Amino acid sequence: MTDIRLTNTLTRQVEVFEPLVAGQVGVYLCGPTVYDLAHLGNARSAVNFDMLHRLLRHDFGVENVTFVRNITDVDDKIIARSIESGKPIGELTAASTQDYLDDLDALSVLGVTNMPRATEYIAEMIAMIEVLIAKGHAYVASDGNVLFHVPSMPDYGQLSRRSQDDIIAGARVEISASKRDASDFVLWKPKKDDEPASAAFESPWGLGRPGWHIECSAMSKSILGDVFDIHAGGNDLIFPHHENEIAQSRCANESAHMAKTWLHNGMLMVEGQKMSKSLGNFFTVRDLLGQGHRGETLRLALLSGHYRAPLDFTQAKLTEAKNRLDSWYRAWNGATPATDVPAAVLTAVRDDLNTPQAFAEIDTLKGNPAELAAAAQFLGLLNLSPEDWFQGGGSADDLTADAIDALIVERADAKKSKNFGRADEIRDQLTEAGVVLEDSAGGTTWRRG
RNA sequence: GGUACCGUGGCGGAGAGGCUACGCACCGGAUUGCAAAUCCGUGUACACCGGUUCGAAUCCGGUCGGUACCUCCA
Repeated sequence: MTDIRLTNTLTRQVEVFEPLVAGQVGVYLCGPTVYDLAHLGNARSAVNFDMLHRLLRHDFGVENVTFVRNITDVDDKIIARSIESGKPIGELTAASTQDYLDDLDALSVLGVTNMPRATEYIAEMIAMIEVLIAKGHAYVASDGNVLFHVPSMPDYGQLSRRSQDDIIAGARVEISASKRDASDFVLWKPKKDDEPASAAFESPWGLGRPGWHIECSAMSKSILGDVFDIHAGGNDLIFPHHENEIAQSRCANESAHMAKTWLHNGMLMVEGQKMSKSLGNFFTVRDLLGQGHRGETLRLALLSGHYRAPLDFTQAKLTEAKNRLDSWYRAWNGATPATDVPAAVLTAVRDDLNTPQAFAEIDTLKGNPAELAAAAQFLGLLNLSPEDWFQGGGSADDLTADAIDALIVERADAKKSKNFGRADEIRDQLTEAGVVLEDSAGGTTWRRG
């Protein structure tokens, strides 16, 4: 079997992947903060690493892969949104989580083995913070914050390759009188008077809530152990989030690593700029689905570039993705998929998740429907029947299938009596309604354009 | 300023010292009452300047340009 090769951010090298425990793989993927609908950038990360998930399941067996994707359900933005909308925090996070899962479902992202919520692991976070304090890596500041003391870790900054001087030279470091060092970051913050009680938890340091980074350190330790195989997320998380996770986990666990391999996907761009919640230039997955784009079309578009490279999201890309899927559905035509995934496609995906290469391989399989289907379904595509793909998905004001069939019958009669004028009228009427007719020896079929 | 990533045909996008993907679009042809779909044919591209080499888009050095990160972010 071909080796799986992955670009490890920690070493900046493509490495052959070997699990810490032979035959068993543990992956932790940073999931969303749930206060709003997921944007396409969130979806990109989920879809990119869903390919990793699928590959690992294929190569190691479903029962040997633990794939964790967390939910951050305690956070400043959640509190702010809750106050702003008048919705209780629990209600807001539960609804947002469900929206997120529904979106991923539309994008054919596999369910994960564990979906820990931060609020369920407060005790583990507190325990870890206590260990960090005991070991001299953290302290309670005069303002009540518990802070990680960055200079206590001599090799801090390995993942992002930053020296502490670089970090301090950065323009946005929050200088606080209570910090011993400007680069120290929060492990636990005290509840403020105007914050709701539902976002506060008892701790040895009084009512408060965890800092963002400690969540992932505590949850990954609980589920995957002190050191695990792969930690993944967007490349905007390299610093400070992942760097700080590493600091906390390694100092608390006294381990040489947190995760052996670190994977980071590139940002989704819109008109040359990063799509992000803070810039407000984002589409939600819901927006695009609502415009009539299929989940599979979005998935193919998101996988059409290499996961590490920036992906410029455009209308043209969506059209291309849709056309490519049309051609695959047509070539497949519902044949029973082959048992094995074609080797060339597997090889491509094993090579640092090279999905564009995998798509190119699928394009060469159009003469072999069984293999084409096996390959595409391995990539999470071609999940519908060809009939549903071509004829489904109409909206309420579109012509119904029955109405279309009736017009096809009328057109067939017109053609039989050589009344081509009427036949063309019907074709034009259907074209207008977004329906394309295809005549063949076996009769007329139709699809929604 | 620091840390990374990137620059490939009209567009998207792999590849990675000699065999020059793949898709979309365009154009021509076959086919069709007209279409659609399909099939056939048409494109020799790697930012720029040097260097290494028998040979460089690929390696090395430099230049220019782009993007991200530098404590909200996937």
